Amino acid sequence: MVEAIPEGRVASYGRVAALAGLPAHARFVGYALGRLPPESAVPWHRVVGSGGRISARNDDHGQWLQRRLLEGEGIEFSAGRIAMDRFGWTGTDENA
DNA sequence: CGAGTGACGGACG
DNA sequence: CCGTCCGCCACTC
Repeated sequence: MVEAIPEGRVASYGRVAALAGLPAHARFVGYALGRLPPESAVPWHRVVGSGGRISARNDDHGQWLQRRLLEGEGIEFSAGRIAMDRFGWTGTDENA
């Protein structure tokens, strides 16, 4: 599901979970991403928390890395968060 | 099988 | 707007 997120777009954990058919498994998504091996091709950095906020994880620098990766795709941050109305990917919005 | 945990999310204070 | 709590549910120990 995460791999389906277009470049330059982001989706919330809850959104990914819902698209995967697991409405109440936002946490499960985070858990799954946390288990992803470093060499995984999954664009985990395109998955953010609600409101476009980057969720804290075990590695503090990882958040910075994620932000850097997202900005590299043209995603803009405002007040430490992503403008979901512009970069948010609903899964139904196909105009990538 | 029971208890603890988590890259969440929404409700509350 | 910010910090905290509770609910969620699968996974691990």
